[in-house]
Amino acid sequence: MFHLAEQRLREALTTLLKERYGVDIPVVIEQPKQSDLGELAAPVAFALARQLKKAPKVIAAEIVAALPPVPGIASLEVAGNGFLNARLDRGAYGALLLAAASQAPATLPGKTIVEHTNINPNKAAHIGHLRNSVLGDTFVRMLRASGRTVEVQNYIDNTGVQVADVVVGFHHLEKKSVDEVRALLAAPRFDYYCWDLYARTSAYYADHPEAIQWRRDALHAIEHGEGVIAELGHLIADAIVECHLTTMWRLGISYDVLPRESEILHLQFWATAFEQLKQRKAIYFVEEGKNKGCWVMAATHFRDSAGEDSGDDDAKVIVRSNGTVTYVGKDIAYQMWKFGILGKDFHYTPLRTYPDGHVAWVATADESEAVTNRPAFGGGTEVYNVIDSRQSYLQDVVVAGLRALGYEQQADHSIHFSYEMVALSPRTCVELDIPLSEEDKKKSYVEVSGRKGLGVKADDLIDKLIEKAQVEVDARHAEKPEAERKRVATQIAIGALRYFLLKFTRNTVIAFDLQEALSFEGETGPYIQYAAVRAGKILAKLVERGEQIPEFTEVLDAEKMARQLSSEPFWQLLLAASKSGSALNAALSSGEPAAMARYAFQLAQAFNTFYQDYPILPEKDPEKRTVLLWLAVFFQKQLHHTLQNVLGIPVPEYM
RNA sequence: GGGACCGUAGCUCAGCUGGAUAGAGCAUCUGCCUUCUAAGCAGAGGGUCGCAGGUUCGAGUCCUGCCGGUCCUACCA
Repeated sequence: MFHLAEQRLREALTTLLKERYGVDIPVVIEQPKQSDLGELAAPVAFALARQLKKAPKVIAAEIVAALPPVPGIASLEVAGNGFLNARLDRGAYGALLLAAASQAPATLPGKTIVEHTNINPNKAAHIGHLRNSVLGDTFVRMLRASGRTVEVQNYIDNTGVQVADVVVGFHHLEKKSVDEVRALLAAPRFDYYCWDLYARTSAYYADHPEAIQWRRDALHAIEHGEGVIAELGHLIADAIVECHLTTMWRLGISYDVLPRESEILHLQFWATAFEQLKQRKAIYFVEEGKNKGCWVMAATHFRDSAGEDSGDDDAKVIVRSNGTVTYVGKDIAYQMWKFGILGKDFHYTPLRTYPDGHVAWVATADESEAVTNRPAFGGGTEVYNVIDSRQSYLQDVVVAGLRALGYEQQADHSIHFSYEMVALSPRTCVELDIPLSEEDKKKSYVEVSGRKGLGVKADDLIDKLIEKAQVEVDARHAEKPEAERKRVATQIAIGALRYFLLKFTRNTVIAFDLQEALSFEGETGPYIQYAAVRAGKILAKLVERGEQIPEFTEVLDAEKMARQLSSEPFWQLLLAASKSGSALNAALSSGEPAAMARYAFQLAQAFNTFYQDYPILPEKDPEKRTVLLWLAVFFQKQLHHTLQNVLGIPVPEYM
């Protein structure tokens, strides 16, 4: 609703500037720093001052005098050295919000593909993975809330080095048979078992460098689908994927389709891409030098700075001298598939049906198990890859590949949704008995290492949060049934975790601090949930007392709104609550889920202040009481939507 | 060597395409539970926005240089 007012003012000013001064400049509308200056501000007079050779103040005054009334805007005034400040017509604004049914946004054309999670299926997920998934999932929700059609992909590298290492661990170190592994993976927390085994295998390599040959052999066997090793590889990877899906679902995160590396190999996606790359001369064969015998992409394609002199040595190897393709090569093929320009597709079979009925599909190379009655996958118009920022170089190469093939549009719509890693605060390392070197102790954060088995497992963290929330819930609501308390505690835990991972902007390294993450006070998820619960409680109490929630559209009108909303605190709360759409657009265009999280927090803050100062139920003045009730209802609706639909944070029944 | 990012309150972080008196949370201190739940609210202290120049009506934000830190720059992913 708010952006409508912005838009109107912008258009009115643009028209006026054109007609009166003959200038066509973009009119910036912003919000004044202080609320008593109005709701909208336009610093246009400053921009015009030089052109018109007049003082900004004079220009602003002229504009105020000349601007015809703008619907929804009550007044326009000059402030400071030449700001144009506008005040909204509060009564009209309130009436508009009252009348507007919660309309779903219009569906936008095209399909947006968001790839996130992408965890190597060889061990339990840790907090770094959670940041990826929560960021990705929230961004997906933001896109959907704005009317976009989104497909969520979770790419599974089930034939890579990391899986091979765990296979080596089972086969060579533990000498376990397929059946023995099968028995293990049926037991709970197989991913934890692999977490330790992976660390042990890595340590073994360090002590026995010759054992690296096991890895090479395993990798080869897995890629070619040969023998016991390959069987183990599939068994382990599939089981771990199940673990990851279960972990993510605890946070409300689900997927539409899981493309797998093994299918990319078997269906020869790469071969198809390779032909295209060769034909279009996007890559070339190196005859001598460092990269002799490789197919490479010239550095000029993906590096602005690479000049004439950058030779073959700076190029990125796509096909190794032994004929195997690098990950980047496969990624180019995969990215082409995402846009529907590869000319090939996977077969698909259902992998999991979530409790809400949603089905996640998995790619298969086996036509016999393919299910044809299914959604269409791939073929997106824009693609977001949620991948940590350390891989930006490789993402650049992938995009350069598309460009070199002539797919300019697809290259432009390939977005590396990058984010920084999650490290551990030194304090938390001490708490978790993670050994710190002298060097580490001086740093503000310590990097986690999956290979060393150092880190915070996702499920452990979630469990810890639930446990802590449970203590709080039990203390406040001992009379409630246990199962219910457990559910509430879980919702609080999810809120705390998701908000914690979202409150940082993407390119900020999170120095994960356990105490901070476990906090339920201040700028946290539970704080926001609490505001929503409080609003709900007012309405519940009202009904409990035998009253009914009024039909606001019948008992309120613009005049009553105007009268009550002249009170600044009421107006400020309404204004804040009405900005959820603007906040979504802003967060979307900046690509920062953190902005949306922050909006929710600020809205909760506004409500908590209001809640403290204006008890609604005891209010004597009936008109005021009705408006306040409506405010609570409107606030609740907006916050619920922002929390549940956009941020994926549940709202508990009570707290 | 080349590229990218970062440096804002004691700590952790916001600060939208340059705009009005630089903001939150935590921590510290002071108040507020007989009220729709205190997981809350009100208030206080705390800043040469790394340093130095420049651009202009205006710079935390843009440009240059320097200082400090991180990541990338694999025939690993």
